[in-house]
Amino acid sequence: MSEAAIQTYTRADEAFDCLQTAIVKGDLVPGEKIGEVELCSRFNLTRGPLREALGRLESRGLLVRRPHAGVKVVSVSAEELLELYRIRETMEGLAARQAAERMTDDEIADLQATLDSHEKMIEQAQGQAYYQAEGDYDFHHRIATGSRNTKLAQMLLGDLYYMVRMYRYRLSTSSGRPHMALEEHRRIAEAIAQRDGELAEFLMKRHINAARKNIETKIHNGTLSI
Amino acid sequence: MSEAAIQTYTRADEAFDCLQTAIVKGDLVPGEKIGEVELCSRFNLTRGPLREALGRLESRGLLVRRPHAGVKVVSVSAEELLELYRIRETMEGLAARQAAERMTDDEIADLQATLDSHEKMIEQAQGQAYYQAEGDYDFHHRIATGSRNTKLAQMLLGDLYYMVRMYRYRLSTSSGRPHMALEEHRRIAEAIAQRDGELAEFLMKRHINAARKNIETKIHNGTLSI
DNA sequence: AGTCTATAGATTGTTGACAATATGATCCCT
DNA sequence: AGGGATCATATTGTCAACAATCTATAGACT
Repeated sequence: MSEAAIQTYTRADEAFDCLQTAIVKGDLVPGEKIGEVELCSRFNLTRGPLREALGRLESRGLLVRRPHAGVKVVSVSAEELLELYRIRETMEGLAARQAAERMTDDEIADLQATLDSHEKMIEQAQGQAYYQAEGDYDFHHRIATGSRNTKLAQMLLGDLYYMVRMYRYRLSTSSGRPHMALEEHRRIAEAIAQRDGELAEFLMKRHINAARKNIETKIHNGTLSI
Repeated sequence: MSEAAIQTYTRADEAFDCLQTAIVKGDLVPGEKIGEVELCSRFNLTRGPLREALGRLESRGLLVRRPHAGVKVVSVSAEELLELYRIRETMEGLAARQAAERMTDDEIADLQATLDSHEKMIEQAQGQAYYQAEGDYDFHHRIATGSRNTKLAQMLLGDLYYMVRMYRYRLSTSSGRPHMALEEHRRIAEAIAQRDGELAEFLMKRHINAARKNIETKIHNGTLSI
C-alpha cells in the first residue's frame, strides 16, 4: 500500500536529476551558456529526454531559455535571494502551523530524534558546512511534508528548496550560526509537539527571518559576494 | 529596452498554451487518461513538442504522469482546493505588502482605474461568472507583479492561479459575492495607495480567507460538488 | 466459477536524421 | 577606420521511425 517507490525510472527523469544536482552543486555555472550536445555527452543521454528535462527545469525556474539561443542556469541577484527568504518565511510559517495540527505523534518523535542527531553532527563535524546544510534541509523537509498540504509541500520541496540549496552550496552560507539554528529548531519542534500551531508559525517565521538577516548583513559586510 | 515580447514562439510553447487553457477551461477532464496521439491530432502538433509541453505542465502540477501509462489532468479534492486558498492567503498577503512598498504611483493609479471598470462590468454583466473571474484575476495579477518579487510573482501567476482558475471554471464559483469582493479590492488598493504595507497584507489575507470560507460553506451545503 | 498467467495490441519512451534560426565573422560601404 | 549588412556555421527546434513497457483480453488451471 505504501507508495511503491519509482516503479520505472525514465531517461528523462534521470536527466532531470542529473541536471538538478549539477545545478545545485554548482557544477553548472549560472549565466554561462550550456550547449545541449555538451550536456548529452556529459551525462550520456540523447537530446530527446534531455530537452524534456530542460523544459521541466525551466518551468521550475532553475533554468532560463531563449528560443534558438540555448539555456543557461538562472543567475539570482542578492536581492532576489533575500526575496526568496521572504517567501520562505510566509510559506514555511504556514507549513509549521499546519504541521502542528496534523503531524502524527510518531512523526513528531522522529522530528525530535533527528534534532538530536543533528546536534551530534554539528559537534563532530565542527563547522563543516555540508552537514549543517543537510541537517537543516532535513528538518524543514519533514515539516513541509508534515503539513499534509500537498501543494505547499510541492512548492517548498520542488521549487524553493532547490534554489536555496543552490545558493547554500555556492555561498557556503550554512547559516554560520549552527547552535543558534539548532536551538530554534528545537523550539519549533517543541511547539509542534504541544500542538501549538500559532506558536510554531511564529517561531518558524522568526527562524527564517533570522537566517535572512544573517545573509543580509554578510552581504553588506562584503563577506558574501554574489 | 522594453521586453521585446516573445520574439520567437516555438511549437512547444504553443502546445503548452493550448494544453494549459484546455485544462483551465475544463476541456480536458481530470482523472481521465489522455493519449498523446489524440492530443497531437487535436492541436495539430507532433509528439516531440507535445511531450516537452507535457513535461512542463507536469512539473507545474497540472498534470500527473505515470511512466509508460500516460498522463491525466490532476484531480484536486475539495480539501486540496481549500488548502490552495490557505497558500494563497499567505503568499498574496506578502505580495500585497511588498506591492504597497514598491508599486509605482502610475501602477497604483492603473490598479484603481481597473477597479472602476470592474464595477461597471459587474453591473452590466449581472452575475456573469466569466467577467467576475476575469476582473478578479486582473486585480490579483497586478498586485503579484507589483510586488517586484520575481519568484513570488512567478509562483503565484505560474502555479497557483492556473489551478484556481481551473476550479473557478469547473465549479463556476466566481465568489458569488461580487460586490463585496469589489469592495474588498477597493480597500486593498486604498491601503496600497497609502503605502500602508501592513494593512494591505491584513486586508488581502482577510479577502482570500473570506473567499475560502465562502467555498467551504458551499461545499458543506452541497451547492458545490467536486 | 473464479483466479492467475500468458500473449497480443496499443501506447509511451527513445533515437537519429532533417529543418529553421541565432550567432559570429567577413566584407562592403560611408 | 568605424558601422552596418551579408553569409557561413553551429546550435536549437522538429519530425518520423524504432524499441520498450503497460494494459486488456483470452485461455488454462485450481
